[in-house]
Amino acid sequence: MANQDQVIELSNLKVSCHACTLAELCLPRGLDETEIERLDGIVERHRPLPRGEHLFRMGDSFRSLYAMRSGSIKTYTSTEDGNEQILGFHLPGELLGLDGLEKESHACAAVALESAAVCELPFTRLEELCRILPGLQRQMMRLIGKEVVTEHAMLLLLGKKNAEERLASLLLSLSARFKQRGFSEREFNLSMSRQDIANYLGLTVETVSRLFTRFQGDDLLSVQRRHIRIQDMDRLRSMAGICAS
Amino acid sequence: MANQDQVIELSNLKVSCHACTLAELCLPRGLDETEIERLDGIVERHRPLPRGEHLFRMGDSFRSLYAMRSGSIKTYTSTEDGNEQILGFHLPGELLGLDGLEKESHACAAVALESAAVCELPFTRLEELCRILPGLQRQMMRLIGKEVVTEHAMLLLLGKKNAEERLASLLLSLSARFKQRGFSEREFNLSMSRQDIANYLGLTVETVSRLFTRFQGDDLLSVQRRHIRIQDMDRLRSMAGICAS
DNA sequence: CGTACTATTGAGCGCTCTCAAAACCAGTGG
DNA sequence: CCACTGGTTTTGAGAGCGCTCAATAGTACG
Repeated sequence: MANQDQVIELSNLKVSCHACTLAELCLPRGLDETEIERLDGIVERHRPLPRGEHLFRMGDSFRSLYAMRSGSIKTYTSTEDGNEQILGFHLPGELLGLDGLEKESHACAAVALESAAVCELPFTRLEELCRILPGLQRQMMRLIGKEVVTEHAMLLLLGKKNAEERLASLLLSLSARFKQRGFSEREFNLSMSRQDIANYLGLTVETVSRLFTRFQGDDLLSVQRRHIRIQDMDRLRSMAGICAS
Repeated sequence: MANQDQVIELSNLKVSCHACTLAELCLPRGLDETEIERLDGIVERHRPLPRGEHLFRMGDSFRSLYAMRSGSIKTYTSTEDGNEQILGFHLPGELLGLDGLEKESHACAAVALESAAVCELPFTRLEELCRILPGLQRQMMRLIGKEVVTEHAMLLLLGKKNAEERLASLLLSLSARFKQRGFSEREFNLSMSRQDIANYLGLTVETVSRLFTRFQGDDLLSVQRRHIRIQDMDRLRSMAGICAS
């Protein structure tokens, strides 16, 4: 197991850094420190992924799950006729790659919206560890459940909400996720283009752009290109139908 | 463990019946017979769920996953303002209840569209078993991945497809799932109302009804209330954008 | 300073929704 | 058997939200 030794050695160099992300991923009702260290032991290091580079593409063989450490990544599928649908925007502390579990290959693609660092969790090793650490097994299940619930919220958004409610919901979702990681919930930069936002929300660029303009005119937001400042959180919430997710 | 004894005893009475469903759920690249028997041992029996009765509701505490044995069940969420979104229609051989994994409670509700039988898999027992049987653990992951991929296809449908493509996709999805279970892929009965179909597809009843009429006029289908016969599978596929799922 | 890309703004159209009514069906009781 | 009732499905007419097409404006970068 020369390979394993190398990995552990490498991970020791950066153990605090990994452990920090893994703790964020695992601690809410999850693992104790020794368990996190065990998990950290199987993490494979990655040089940061530059903006525009793929973490994996549709059809790539599935090897690992990924835990976001910094930056942001979008996932998307496409049909034969070139139609693309963005499936999610992923921020630090979130899990990536569950789409690869069914077949041996990924069913969607993941690309960095800005320089992004991820922890790679080789799946075979992760499975073994889950058998030894019930706490980790439970936490994995929790994260899977979270993914399912998030996507259910997205189905509700796409199935029932109008354009205004969709954009408000996205902004609140981002806001809540930034807040959870210790950043401002009222002021942040979007890492995705208007085109990405529109695609994700099932709208067109023009509609999204008009909405930003209108929201600004209604003193809900102040928008400067990709910099957002939420001026009236309550009103935004009531517009979104509260179900921000 | 009087409870456990009782369960095993009961399961022995019906072991072939359980094992049949579980095999359907587990065999594709999955478990051998002895492993399925172990799994069958933890299944709790259920009297069939009559049409309109709930298997679980939003907020119910999470205890188990469920494997469909017969009939059909729909899952749905609702917002405070009474807006409902159907999340899925579930047929025999499919898994149910992953939404409960995150919190201790269910994030959506499940109700029978017609009399439905399910295997209840108490989650704590299932987790224990996954630790002992790597094949089962792997198969659980595969089923979870399948759920994720299915929902991604649904996001694509709601985000990018027009009404015609949506209905065609649903019919092809049902057709494929019936076929997989040994039923006709060209002729079947819908267990859900037009209202349910519309809700699921993010449309209105009127639009769905008009589409059925049009499809029939174009000799794609013959429709008599809830009885469907697909007349031109190829043309239906090309309408759906092929991505049926 | 020019080029390429992203974002904004405007005008008009069309798909799907809304509202309304009629047709159809299943079940119940006279 | 028929009438009655409640529900579902179909059909029609009109309106509106978001899309399409097109042009302008702003920004990053060489």
